[in-house]
Amino acid sequence: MNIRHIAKQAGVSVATVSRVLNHPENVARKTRERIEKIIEETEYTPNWFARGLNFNKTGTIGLMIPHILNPVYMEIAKGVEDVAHQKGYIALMCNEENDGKKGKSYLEQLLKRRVDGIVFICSSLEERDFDLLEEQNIPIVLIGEHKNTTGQHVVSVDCQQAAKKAVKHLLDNGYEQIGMLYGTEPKVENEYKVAGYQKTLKKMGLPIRKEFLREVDNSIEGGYLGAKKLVELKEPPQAIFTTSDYIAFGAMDAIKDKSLRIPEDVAVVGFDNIRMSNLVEPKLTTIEVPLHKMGVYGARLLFDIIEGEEEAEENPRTILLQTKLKVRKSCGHKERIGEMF
Amino acid sequence: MNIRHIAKQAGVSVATVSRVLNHPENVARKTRERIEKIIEETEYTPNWFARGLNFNKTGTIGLMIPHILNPVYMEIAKGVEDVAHQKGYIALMCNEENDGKKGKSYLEQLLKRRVDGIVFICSSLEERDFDLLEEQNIPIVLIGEHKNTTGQHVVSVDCQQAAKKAVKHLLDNGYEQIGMLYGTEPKVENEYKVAGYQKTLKKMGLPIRKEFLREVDNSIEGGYLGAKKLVELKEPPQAIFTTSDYIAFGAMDAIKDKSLRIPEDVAVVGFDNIRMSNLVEPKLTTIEVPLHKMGVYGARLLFDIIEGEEEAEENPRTILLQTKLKVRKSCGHKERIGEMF
DNA sequence: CTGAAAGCGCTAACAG
DNA sequence: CTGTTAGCGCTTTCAG
Repeated sequence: MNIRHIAKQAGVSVATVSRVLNHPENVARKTRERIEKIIEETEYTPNWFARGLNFNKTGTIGLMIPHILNPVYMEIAKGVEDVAHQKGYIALMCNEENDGKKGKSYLEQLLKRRVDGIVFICSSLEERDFDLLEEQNIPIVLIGEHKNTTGQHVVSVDCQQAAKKAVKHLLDNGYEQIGMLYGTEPKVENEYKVAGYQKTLKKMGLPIRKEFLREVDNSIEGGYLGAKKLVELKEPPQAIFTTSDYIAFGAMDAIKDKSLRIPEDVAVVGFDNIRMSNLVEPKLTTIEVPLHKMGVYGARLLFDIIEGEEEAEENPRTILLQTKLKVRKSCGHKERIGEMF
Repeated sequence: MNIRHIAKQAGVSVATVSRVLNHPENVARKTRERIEKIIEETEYTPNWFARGLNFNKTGTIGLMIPHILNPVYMEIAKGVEDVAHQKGYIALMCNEENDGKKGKSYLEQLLKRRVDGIVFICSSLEERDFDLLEEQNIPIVLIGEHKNTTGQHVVSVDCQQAAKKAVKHLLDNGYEQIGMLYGTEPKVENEYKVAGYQKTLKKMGLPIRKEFLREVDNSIEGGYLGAKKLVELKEPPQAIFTTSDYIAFGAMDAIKDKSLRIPEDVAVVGFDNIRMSNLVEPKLTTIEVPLHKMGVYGARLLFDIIEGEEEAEENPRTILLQTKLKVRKSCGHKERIGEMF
């Protein structure tokens, strides 16, 4: 079933059918309606490829996700998807799985498929990969903090500042022996979080103990293993700051396994404020990150460029969203206001 | 940059370049290598659309997901994605969001884009939607239990039997007043689970109390609200069976909010065994479902058909995987063996 | 307002 | 082994 069938059936040329499809205003009402009816009846859909061959627009954007089973990334992804779907676009979700090779391979696929643009969520791809995209003149937007983002469109939160807030809160509550578990991924963001942790301690004149700072896999398991090491130290920390709620969940599990109480023996602070963080016990104090919003803003930015807003294209925009400390029980807040949240 | 540029640069015809791309064995080694080098240097990639126009194969499969933020579905999805990526295919993930309209709209997109096949995860689409696909002769595989699956390829677990196992376990532990919260979605599966619950009670000669059976949104919030109603009854149930871990989490939260103890005052059993289910407190007794495996099997089945295994195409296969009762603390197992798991 | 015809970039049958 | 050429299905000039 192709455009010629329709044309023949309507007794017109293919050009006219094509016009009905693309510029209906240029077709006489009567002819148009006749053709539209036939299209309706036969459930004809123009061939996607033939169309793309002419237009070179695909109505598709790429969406690179570090790990598809991590709710943090999926919430951002959903923000992107929401906007894309509303705009009639489809988002091709690519699961990098923290694997450079897989990421690269997906990127190639996206280029091959001529996507109209790409959103990268906390990507581990390197600068020169992005250059490839620049060459092909395909617009991209970065969500999450990255290295060397000059000239790029970015949506993120200030991780270093957020980390400072978290650590400061622990200090304010009387904890001085503060350990930290930071995830291997996303690399750049976690570097900033570590910097925030260290700077805050330094500013208070507290020593930075090397054995208190551990890199772990960004997962529940990673948090479990890391926290286990921390609590088994001769002088274990009184509090643990983590770079993600998942790590915090694992840490809490390890602490409980040691028959220690949270927060009485060890306080825990997470990062992200995913839905589960107030369902664990005790409810987790954490940094609230506007994940969904980041996705929405990122997607909007991308579409601004795709839809040819010169302005957007030329002036790389950086959108910085706010984080908020969400105080719950796990940090042992003095006033014990946990249940309010 | 197109095939003609390459041809000219190499001093051959476009046909030869095309051959290098598609049937390299039919090209003289010397010519081939020369052309390959030029392709390499110029970073030429064949136009995706032109290619599709000839082949009518897209290297893309559709993947319909009821809700992208639900880890249950995402784990299945990951199984599909794993297989697809390994096969060099890309999976177009479509977030139905329990919204028939959105699902329909995505389905149209998939057809327009001429995907080579579609995997439906617990889809809410109706039979006549599938007929549309049959007409277009596009292979599909269903994951999860569906209505009227005659003639379809299906991968699922026996939900009714699993529910029976769960309820029986509660009965074995001395609970007779058992309530149930079942999610609105996925519809068919939950109907089976309800049937399992009712049959088990009936078989034991226990009354089925209408006020003990509540339909709720399949989410943490839904579970919270539903459980609240249950525990506020004059004669509240001693145990609650839920159709998903998410509902169970919400239920546990509601029970705790009432200052009731789990499992002493109310026992809870979930369904799915998602990663978080042994991080809540108490750890959740639940039905283990091989989610990832379901995705993998579903995808394999689809590719068998796509790759033209006549046999697969003709004889609709139904793969039934096993569930397992995962006993933890929340069900108040007599021997208190929770920590073993 | 409509039709004829020239591409879009690629593949494959056919001829050499 | 290689080149010529006719499509694939659609859009869009250019004439009328």
